[in-house]
Amino acid sequence: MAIDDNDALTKVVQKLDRLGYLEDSDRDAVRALPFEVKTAPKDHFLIREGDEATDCCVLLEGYACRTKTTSSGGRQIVSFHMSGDILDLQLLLLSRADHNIQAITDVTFASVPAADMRRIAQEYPRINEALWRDTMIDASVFREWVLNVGRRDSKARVAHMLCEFAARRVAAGLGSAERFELPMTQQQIADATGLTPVIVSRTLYELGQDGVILRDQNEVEITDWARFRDIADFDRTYLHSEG
Amino acid sequence: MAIDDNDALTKVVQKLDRLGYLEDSDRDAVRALPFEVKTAPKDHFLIREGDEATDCCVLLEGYACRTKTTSSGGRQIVSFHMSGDILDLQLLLLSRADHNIQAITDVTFASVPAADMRRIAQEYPRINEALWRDTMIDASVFREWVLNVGRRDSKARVAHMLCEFAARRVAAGLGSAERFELPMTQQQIADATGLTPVIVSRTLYELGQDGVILRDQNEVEITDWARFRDIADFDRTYLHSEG
DNA sequence: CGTAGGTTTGACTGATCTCAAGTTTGGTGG
DNA sequence: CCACCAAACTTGAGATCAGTCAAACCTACG
Repeated sequence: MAIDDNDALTKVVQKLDRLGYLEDSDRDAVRALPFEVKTAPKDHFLIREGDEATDCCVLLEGYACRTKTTSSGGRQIVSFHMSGDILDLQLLLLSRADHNIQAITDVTFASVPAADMRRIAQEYPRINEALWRDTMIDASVFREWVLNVGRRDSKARVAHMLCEFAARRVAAGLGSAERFELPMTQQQIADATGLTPVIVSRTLYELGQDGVILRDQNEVEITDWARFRDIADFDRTYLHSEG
Repeated sequence: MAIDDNDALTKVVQKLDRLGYLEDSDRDAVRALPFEVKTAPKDHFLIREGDEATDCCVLLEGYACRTKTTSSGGRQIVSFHMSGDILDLQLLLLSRADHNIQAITDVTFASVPAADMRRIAQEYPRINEALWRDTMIDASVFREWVLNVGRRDSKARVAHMLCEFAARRVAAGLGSAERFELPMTQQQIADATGLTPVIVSRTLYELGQDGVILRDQNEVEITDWARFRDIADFDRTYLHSEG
């Protein structure tokens, strides 16, 4: 499915519509934004720690993640991103990136000059509010991740990550929560949960044994959501989204 | 040291001045905000998960933290807060609190009606930008905490928490980075680092043995910052602050 | 059909947790 | 000012979850 230029800003409008109440004048302003549609291959760094912002990227197709590393080489994924997500909003107001943004599949994204993004945030109060709210939801998700890696055991941690991924896919209109393809490797799941790939493999096996998920290649089917949610200790309130 | 009404909004103005460029008209608008100065004892909940916002609190004296809990009773502190910090900005745009805010010492705070806070954020673009930037910095700190709890060992974790605390105290103009009183218990340090109090006690002892800190009651002296920073893997970039 | 990346499995190690008993500290009331 | 109490901190010993290392096994793709 190729993305044409018309689709691109429509995705952004849809995202902002989910984040807050917009009038037609706001939507028109978004549609009038200058932008380019670009692609990048799997594993490509869209932004590196220390970069200055020149463009603001909106993910259109594929999946990406934010990563940070310790000086001793430990790698931590701090969030996953999917179609519709605005990837570097924080660069509008902070001078330098404090983390990397990396594609985990081949990706397509719209690149809007940061200056134009800043301008519509200043000129359109409802867009300002929607974008600010997006920043706040991001922060809420990070708080939940601190709890997840800080206080849950390996099974709950992995299950929680999967629940969030499923719930956000649905909220973004990308499909059902019951069955989906996992775009990330077990190494990446390990990096997101603060575990090792060996434990992730064993944990996924156990979740299968528990009868709450079925796996087939990268496809995952949640066969018992109620029980899966219990194991994951997942409460979607922190996502602050409908759907 | 008692806080009078004049001091209260001055603290807020100073905080916003650190967050972005303000004109006198902006400062006047802040000083004209209606507010009440309130106090709460140690351990008091200022906001509970699920609460709706009616007021926006700015911490004037004392220390507070944000906490989340797992359904099995695990408790995680996701941030510490000190004088000048705006405690529940996210409630301006999100309908319900997704975490608790709790005093860790006796606290004094200014309580501003959320509606008025929302109003000046709408009417004064520079204040809007400063507050939005504050939200972004919050998010950056949470990302660093995910890394801290997910990928550092106990010694680096505890040391990193202390480094951040020291650096933020200095940035907030509360004293030196070399010597300060720790307002939190070892149980609270454990809750912030995803460890247990027993390990925190042993880790602090080890940091003493390493010759990088000296402890006397709750007083901590960093005797070798360079080495302490190395152990902690601390790089203050993520705080996005001067000082 | 060969290779590389990803996943699974096994055996062993070790950091952190748990439980439990002491010790110190700080606040309170006599 | 001192005695007492509760909370916080320290210390020890044993248990456990997750980490490490290494080999084998898939599977996708050139």
